[in-house]
Amino acid sequence: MERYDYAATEKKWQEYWEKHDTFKAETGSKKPKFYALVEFPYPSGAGMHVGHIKAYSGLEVVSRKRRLQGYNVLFPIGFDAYGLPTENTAVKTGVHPRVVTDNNIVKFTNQLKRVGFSFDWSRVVDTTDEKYYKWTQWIFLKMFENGLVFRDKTLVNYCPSCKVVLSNEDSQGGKCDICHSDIVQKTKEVWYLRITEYADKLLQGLDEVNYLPNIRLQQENWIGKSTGAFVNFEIKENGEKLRIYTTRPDTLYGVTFMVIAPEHPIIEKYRDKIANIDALDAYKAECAKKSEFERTQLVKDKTGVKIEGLTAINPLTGKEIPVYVADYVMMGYGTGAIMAVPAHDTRDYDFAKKFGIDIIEVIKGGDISKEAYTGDGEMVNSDVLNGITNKKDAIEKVLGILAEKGVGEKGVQYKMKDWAFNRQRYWGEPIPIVHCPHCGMVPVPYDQLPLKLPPVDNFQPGSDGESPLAKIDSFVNCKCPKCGGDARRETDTMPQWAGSSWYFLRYCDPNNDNEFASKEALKYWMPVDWYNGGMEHVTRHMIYSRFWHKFLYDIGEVPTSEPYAKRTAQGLILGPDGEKMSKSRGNTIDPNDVVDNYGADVLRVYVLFMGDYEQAAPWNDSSMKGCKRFLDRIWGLQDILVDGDEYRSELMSSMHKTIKKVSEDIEAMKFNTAVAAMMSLLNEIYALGSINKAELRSLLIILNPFAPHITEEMYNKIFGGILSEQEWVKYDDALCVDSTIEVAVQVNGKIKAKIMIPAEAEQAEVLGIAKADDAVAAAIDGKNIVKEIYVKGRLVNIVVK
RNA sequence: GCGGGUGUGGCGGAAUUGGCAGACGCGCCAGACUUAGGAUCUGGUGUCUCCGACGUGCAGGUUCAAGUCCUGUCACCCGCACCA
Repeated sequence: MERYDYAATEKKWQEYWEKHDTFKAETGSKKPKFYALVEFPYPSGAGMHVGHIKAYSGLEVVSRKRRLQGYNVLFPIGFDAYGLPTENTAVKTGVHPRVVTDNNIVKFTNQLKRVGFSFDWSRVVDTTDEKYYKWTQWIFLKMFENGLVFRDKTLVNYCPSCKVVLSNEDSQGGKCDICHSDIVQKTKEVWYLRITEYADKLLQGLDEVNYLPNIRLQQENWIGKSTGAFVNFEIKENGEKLRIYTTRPDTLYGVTFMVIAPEHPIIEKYRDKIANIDALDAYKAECAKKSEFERTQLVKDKTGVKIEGLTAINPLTGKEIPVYVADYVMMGYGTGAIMAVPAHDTRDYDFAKKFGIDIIEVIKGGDISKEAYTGDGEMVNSDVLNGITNKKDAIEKVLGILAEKGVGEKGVQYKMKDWAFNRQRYWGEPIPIVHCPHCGMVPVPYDQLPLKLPPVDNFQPGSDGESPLAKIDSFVNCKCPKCGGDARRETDTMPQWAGSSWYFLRYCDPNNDNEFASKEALKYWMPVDWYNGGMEHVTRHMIYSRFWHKFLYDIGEVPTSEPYAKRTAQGLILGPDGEKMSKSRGNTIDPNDVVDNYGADVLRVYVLFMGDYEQAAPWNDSSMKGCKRFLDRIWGLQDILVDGDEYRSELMSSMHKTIKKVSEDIEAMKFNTAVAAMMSLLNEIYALGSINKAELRSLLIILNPFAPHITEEMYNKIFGGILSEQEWVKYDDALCVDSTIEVAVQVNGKIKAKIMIPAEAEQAEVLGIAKADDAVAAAIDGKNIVKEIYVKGRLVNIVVK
């Protein structure tokens, strides 16, 4: 047998599949549909990463199996091509982002094709294509029309290096997500999408879908729903109502002070009445200097100032209580004011200790002289609540009293904030809005979409964070679509998340110029049956795209309320040193090198074999060579091939067991054990010294999703025809068992012997065989048998005394 | 601090969910073929005081039987983080 020429063979079959549209999805086919989605890549200049290969290989295997099982499979790919790295390259090199993007897309496409992924290449989408972003803008305008878009002047996270406003999501930990510089706070008028309006729907929708439990949990935590109560505290001096939010209204009798955020408007409103306004202003200035990061990092050290001149009244007890300003209360959550119950809240406790405020216990169970007690217990010092031991009952009762007195009511809050939806950058979708001095914000008419990005020479952002578009008069100056008067175009662009919020819809009908996708195509393909991607996208991208999809559902544009029926996530590939791969660490692996030196099939098998698909695992070159050896041995089967139309009895159960194992493991994404099972079978075949045609045919088919090139070649050579057009092989549960099996015999839980028994033997027979064994007989000789256990097909345990 | 996850040979990892711990692969050892081996093939390979015992981060417990269940504890990783 001549050596396997992986380079020539892989090229040959890639060309064949492409030429024959082997993996083309057919909208409207009578076959059952299966829509498998992987996260489309950002086409960076660095090219593909082995992480991409692993991310796509999972559903690649599932898709190839599904096709062999007779499904009409949609397995598309595209490019999420707007974004800062490309623009930064353009700024540095002067090459237009369009050109940079096109080059990178070509590079990525070639790399993906070399790995032999069975994508439907006729459906590629590119978010920066006018024909695509026309519909991104269209959806934005629909949201605008439906009141989900608004502008607001607020403190924003601003990256001084990228000169761009960032969402909370993009500035986690006080560092810019892109360049990792420190974020500063800046007041700016920005665009928002009212995602909070969908908070409940996004939460409830999780019941309709099948996401991995940790994925679901992350989304729930991100949305962060809490239920509690709003309560109005009257201010003694002026009758003003200071409204607070609390999740623990049951502790209302333990309130000894109140705290408001430094930015709370009541300070400005009554600044004349506040005796120590200078001290408050100074404190406020100090807080403004701190970044949000510093503010949240200095958790232990509580600071604040008492307001002299405002006194609150507890609505239940009528007691007067002091009001403080402190930056541990945020304006952005709840009402920006809290009732403080130091006995039962750790933050309030720290503050009260520092400022010498009373601490009143209202729930028994802890030691409030040492620390706050946040657990359950019997209510005390709480008037009508005294004696209640159940938190729920206490809350119910308090809510009743608050309602009766008209000073409070039940309420919910979400951690999720509205989505800051703009960037002062060039390389993004222009926001299709015109600012008219007479008409205000006017949407660009639908028939004028796409609002195209104008050509630019200088991509440098403006000095105060203005978009480069602001410098282009021909773009900025326009007529108001409503009144025809002189107007100015919005110059901000959409954030990178925009294009990826609906790409899965476009795949259904990617070349449609009249709709973002036809109703028929959407009805046929949606929802996505299985979506796999990285954990890092589980909160942002997944929440955003579910939001857009739910909105489109509400206005009747899509047929399903949820976009993704199932979501899984793969683990990272770490560098050979066990650290996260990064250019700076120099521990990256280039998939191109692997394909060059070992072939695409080896790369594919290895990324799936290296460990649990959902777990991170380090790259190991030697281990990968083991996969190369495996495929070489598969090739070598041709040397020991004999005729035969049926599995031989020697391999009967192994064949059925392996087919079953591979079939089931693929569905459970346990690709590593599926490969291991095929390796075991191969070892068995070589030990036997031969394989017949029926056995080889089945083995090639189950290996095909993992290593499509070599299996296609061998199939074609030996059987003629195209493997990708065959049927997935079946197994018979009844034939998965051997007639004679080995079981272990324990005496008092210690293994004493292994015996061969008929698979169907009952306990009495098995025990007879077991006791006839010398080692077992010796171990039980002269002892009393207390108990005898036989676990069918597993083991025997004889308990003696 | 809160939430989630993980701890198993020299390494990556298996273990039908309470039933033979270490499948499969790497590495290593020995042998074969070779002028040669960083190719290929065959065999071996958890540890030790090796006809026996000990072994799944650590300490207990339940059970005929525990990597798996329970209690406590330690370490590491990943999210979120003064969310009222």
